[in-house]
Amino acid sequence: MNTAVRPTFRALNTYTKLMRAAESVTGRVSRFMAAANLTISQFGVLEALHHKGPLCQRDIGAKILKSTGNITLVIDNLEKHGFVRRERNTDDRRYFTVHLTQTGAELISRVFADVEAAIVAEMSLLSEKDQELLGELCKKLGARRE
Amino acid sequence: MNTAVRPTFRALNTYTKLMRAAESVTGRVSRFMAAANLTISQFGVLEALHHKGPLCQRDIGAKILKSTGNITLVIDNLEKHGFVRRERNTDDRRYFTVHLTQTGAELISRVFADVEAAIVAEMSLLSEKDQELLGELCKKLGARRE
DNA sequence: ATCATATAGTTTAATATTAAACTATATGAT
DNA sequence: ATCATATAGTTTAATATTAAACTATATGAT
Repeated sequence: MNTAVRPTFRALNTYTKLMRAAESVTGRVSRFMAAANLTISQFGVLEALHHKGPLCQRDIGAKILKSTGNITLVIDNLEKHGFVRRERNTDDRRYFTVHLTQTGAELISRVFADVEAAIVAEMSLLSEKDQELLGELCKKLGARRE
Repeated sequence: MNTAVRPTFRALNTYTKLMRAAESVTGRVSRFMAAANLTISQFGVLEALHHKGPLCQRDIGAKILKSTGNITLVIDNLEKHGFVRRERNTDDRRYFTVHLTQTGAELISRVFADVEAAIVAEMSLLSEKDQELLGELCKKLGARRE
């Protein structure tokens, strides 16, 4: 009886801890983004451009896993602040290519370094071996398809 | 040199996988909430009331880790749909006690069962031992204070 | 009673987030 | 050229989310 109940309890327990960990870490890391007046999604867009170079909105959305409507809004606001600019793609006029401005490039370069350091600090709570282990376990969960 | 770089790479890698796992699992689990026309936060409120009984808004907010302003909105909408009702606390008029209605209690009872089953299915990607392990690792990350 | 301080919950302003409907653009078949 | 289909990005509607300012209530000191 108790054995029959336990798998559910274990799963719920693990799930709750996973959710709490993700939110907790995100909360602390995102403070460095907020210090630069960037939201999590704004940072995500800038980071994608920083690492991958100019991208169309569809690809940005795919990279940071957000809907088309949301991408439009986030990029609108980034454009409003002068961090990115849109250029109509000449080969296919349905596309915009989003570029970092000089201002945006300098900002993300600096903020990314802060965020990176914060992530390293967060993960330092675990040994290197445990970090690898956590990564592997999460990889299994994150890769599920339907 | 490569050894000096690796700790950062590892931490970023683990962080990314943790975030992806959390979002991925949440995305699939929340579909059962959405099937009942409940948002994640609405479900969270109803679940808290379901398990803990009537609570004041402050305590609900603490349980699901949301701001006071947000709690007001989420509960407003739940009240609008007839799932909860607020009652002014007679001992201290600053407080509302939030109660599940009959409709709300029946709904959360059903939806919670679906969500629970979904979580078990998600976690079943890992062995029982790995579920325990993941839980322990996440617990360490989630417990950090500043 | 008055004042200082604290707290529950609301309001405000800015931004985020989704699904669905929509507009503009592209491609292929006829 | 016309029509069918697909796709990038926008708009719409509903809801979420936060911090900060605010209102109402409570408590303790004077």
